[in-house]
Amino acid sequence: MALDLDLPLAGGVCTVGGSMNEKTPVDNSHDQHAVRRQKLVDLREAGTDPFRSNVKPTHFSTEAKAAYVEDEDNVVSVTVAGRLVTFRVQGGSAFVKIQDQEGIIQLYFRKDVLGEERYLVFKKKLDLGDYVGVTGTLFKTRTGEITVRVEAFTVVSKALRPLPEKWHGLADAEKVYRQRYLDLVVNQESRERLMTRSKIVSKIRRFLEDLKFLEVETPVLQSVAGGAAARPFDTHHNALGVDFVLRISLELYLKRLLVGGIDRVFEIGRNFRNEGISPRHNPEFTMLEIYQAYSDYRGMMTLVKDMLQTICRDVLGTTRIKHAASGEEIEFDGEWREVTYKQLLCDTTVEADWFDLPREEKIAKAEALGCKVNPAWEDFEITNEIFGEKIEPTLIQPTFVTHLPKELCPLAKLNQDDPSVLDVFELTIGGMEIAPAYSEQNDPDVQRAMFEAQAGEEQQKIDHDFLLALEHGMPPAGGMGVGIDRLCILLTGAESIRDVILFPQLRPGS
RNA sequence: GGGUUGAUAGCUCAAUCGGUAGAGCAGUUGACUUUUAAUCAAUAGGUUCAGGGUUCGAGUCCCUGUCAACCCA
Repeated sequence: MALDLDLPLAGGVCTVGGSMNEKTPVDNSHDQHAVRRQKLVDLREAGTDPFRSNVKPTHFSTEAKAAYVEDEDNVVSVTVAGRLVTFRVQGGSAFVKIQDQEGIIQLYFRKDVLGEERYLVFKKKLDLGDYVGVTGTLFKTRTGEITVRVEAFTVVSKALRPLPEKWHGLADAEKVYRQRYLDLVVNQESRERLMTRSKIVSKIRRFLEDLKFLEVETPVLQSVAGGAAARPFDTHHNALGVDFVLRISLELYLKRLLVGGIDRVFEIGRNFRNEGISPRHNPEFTMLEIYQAYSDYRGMMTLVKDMLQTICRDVLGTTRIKHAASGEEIEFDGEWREVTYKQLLCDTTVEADWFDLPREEKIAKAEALGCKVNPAWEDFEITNEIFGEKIEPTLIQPTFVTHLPKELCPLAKLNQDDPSVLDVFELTIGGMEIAPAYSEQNDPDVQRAMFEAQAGEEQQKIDHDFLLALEHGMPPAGGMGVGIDRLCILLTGAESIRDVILFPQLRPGS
């Protein structure tokens, strides 16, 4: 064979049995999985099993860097741990960087500090992606980077598979979603989005708790999926022998709590809707719902404006956000536009009496505006198609669209002056519906009538248990839902809901 | 559900008209004790998503399927 048998390819060459009792050398050096496995074996033979080792870090990377003081007589000693993300060896010394939750810190390894044997273990048996813990002292390099001069190190986990390249990151959308852990390791923006989302949710909780709202959890498994119009997921309880559906909204259970005397209540929970998937829709998504007794839809306006402005200031540090889709700047500060649904429709259709137009003229106008009209639709559905397709996408700045037609929601109170509309608003930002809010219907008889009218043929879908609760008396209240995923799309400048949901729904992969 | 586009080395990407599948990073070996996408030298690495078809010859053309992205419903 031409291949040099003396070539000491540590872990790179292994031998396999030939057909004639011969050993045929095979170069496996390209097989990074095999090479890393061999290094694991070598590490164990050298006396340290990474998977049986641990380390107690004293500092996160950011804390270590903050702990540095410029005083050669009084150096600071730290223990830090993380994943190896860059590896630069130059003979008897090496600079590497490790990444932890908070960031990246540089480590400096020297043969004359660690000794020949340990230095060789470091140099030959560690790979990008391995987790290490090191103890050493802080210093500043010639170029001014705070670095740990490593006095001792432990391998605490071996990455048997190589990570994606750090420079270009992971670009394959499918891998980004299916193997989010890789995305998080190599794509900084992805990591930042996760942290921003976490801070947004945390800030919401604190904001509401400060106003004496109580956080609760209500059932996901329900007999009747109420509170919204959407197809639910079906499931089955074996022991009870009954079918359930997964909730499509939090509303009806939170209102039961109003009946129970919990005046200020909220839930941040997952809803499930058995419908299409798109850059704006994931089958499971997170909703914040808030109910406040003795408030109404106008009270919810103040609440949501204060809440979002607080989030902007405290989480993003600014009230001006660039809208990813349009490039327009969204200003959250100051007063927000308030406009009635009717006004928007009349303006867009240039028909002062749009709602009084004969059906044929409505259809003609809608089609002239570029809407596709289903002949089976009721008039309000034609109108709402224009709103959804032609108006909502243009509402980039925060806008309260108020007084929607009564057909659009059976759970809100009718306006006293104009009983064809509801005391509700839809907060629209960046062309997306972010938060609908109502003056909640608390008259059990009106509520029953509304449910019956809406259910039509499907009377079994009425939640009679909820109506029973209402008959025991629910205080007047304002209620609001805030789509957390959409809010995060907006505030992180993401282009798709998949960018703000860590593990978005995909078809099962092969 | 329909349309469009895409899938090539571990990762990011090339490959002209249908004519030997390449590069950078990562890997392996060597040099190098303050680097910053370190550098230098050498080297290995491919079921071109899967299956069929056309052709002397297919990453490339055609059909079917899988998965994804975007648009529409």
